Amino acid sequence: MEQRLRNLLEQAGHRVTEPRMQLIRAVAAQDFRPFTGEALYEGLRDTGLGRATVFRTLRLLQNLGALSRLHLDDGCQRYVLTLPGASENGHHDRLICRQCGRVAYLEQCPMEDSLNRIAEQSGYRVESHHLDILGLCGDCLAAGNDQ
Amino acid sequence: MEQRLRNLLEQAGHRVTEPRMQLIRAVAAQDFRPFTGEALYEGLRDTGLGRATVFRTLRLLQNLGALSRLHLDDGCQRYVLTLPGASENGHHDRLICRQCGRVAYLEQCPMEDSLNRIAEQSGYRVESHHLDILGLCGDCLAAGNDQ
DNA sequence: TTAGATGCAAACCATTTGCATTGGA
DNA sequence: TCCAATGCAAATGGTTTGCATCTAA
Repeated sequence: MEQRLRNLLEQAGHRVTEPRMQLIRAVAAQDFRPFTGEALYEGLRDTGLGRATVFRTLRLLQNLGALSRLHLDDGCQRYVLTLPGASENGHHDRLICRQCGRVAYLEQCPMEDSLNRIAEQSGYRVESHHLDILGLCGDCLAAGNDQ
Repeated sequence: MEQRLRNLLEQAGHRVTEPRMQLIRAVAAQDFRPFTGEALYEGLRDTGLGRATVFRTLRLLQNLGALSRLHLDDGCQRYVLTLPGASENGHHDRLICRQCGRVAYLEQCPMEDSLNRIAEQSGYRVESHHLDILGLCGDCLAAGNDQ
C-alpha cells in the first residue's frame, strides 16, 4: 500500500519527499479506517510535519484517487483509503460500519442495471454516482455491539 | 411548502416565530436548489435575522427531516429541501445536476433489491444507505450545456 | 540548479456558543 | 407568565494561504 501511494506520486510527476513518505506510512497504517486530517496531524506532530503539509498532501492523494472522503452526519472531513484501481470507474460503492468505522468496498456496483432505467425515466444524463451503505459489520455484530 | 415547514415546527412542539417564518419563506423559495447557510444569511441580512438563528434553524429543519445536506466534492455545507414524506424510509435517493445544481428525488429506491444480497455477501447488517447520482438534467442538456 | 515542497504563523470561513434580551404560547 | 427563541459578539474548528527556506530531481 505504501508502495502504491508512492508510485502514484511519482507517476503524476510529484516529488517523493521525506515528509510525504512519513504521511504515506501513517495513512497506510489506517487500513480502511477513516481518519481526519487533524487526527493524522496529531499523530505525526512529533515527527515535525507541519499542519499545512498534512492537509496539502491529503488533498493531493485525494486528487490522485488514493483517498476519498466519507460523508457522515457529522460532516465530510474524514478520509479513507480507496481500493487500488477503484477510481477507474469513477466511483466507490462502500459499506461503512457505524460502530468501528471500517470501510469495505463493494466489488461489484449494484447500481449498474438501474442506471440506464433511471436515466431514461428522469431525462438526466447520468455521469457518476456515489453510494454509501451504513450498518454494522460482521465483527461488530459478533462482538455484540448490535444496538 | 411554507405550510409544510410551518406544520413540522408546530407538530414537533417548536415555536413559530417571525424570524423562523422569514427563514422558511427563504428556504421554500430555493425550491430544490441547494444553498449554503451563509448564502441564506446574506439574503436575509436586511431583515435583521442573526447568523446564529439562520444556522440554528437550518439545523432544526434538518433534524425534522425537511432539509438534507448535499455531499459534493467541495464539502457538504449545502442544504436542500427534501420531498415531503421522503424521510419516512430514512433515506433519500437523489439525482443532482452538476450544471444547475437542482436536485430531484427518485420515487423508487433502486437499491431495494440489492440490499439483501449485499448484506448476505458482506456479513453486514445493513441499516441505511445514501445514494447520490450526478449528471446533467434534461433542461441543461436541452440548453446545450452538455460538456 | 531550480521549481516544487516545507514549516510556521497568521488568515480564513463556515458554524457554534455564551449570554443578556425578547416574545410566542 | 415564563421558557423557548433571538441577536450579538466572540470563540471555535478545521482547513488554507503567504512567504522565506529547503531539497529532490
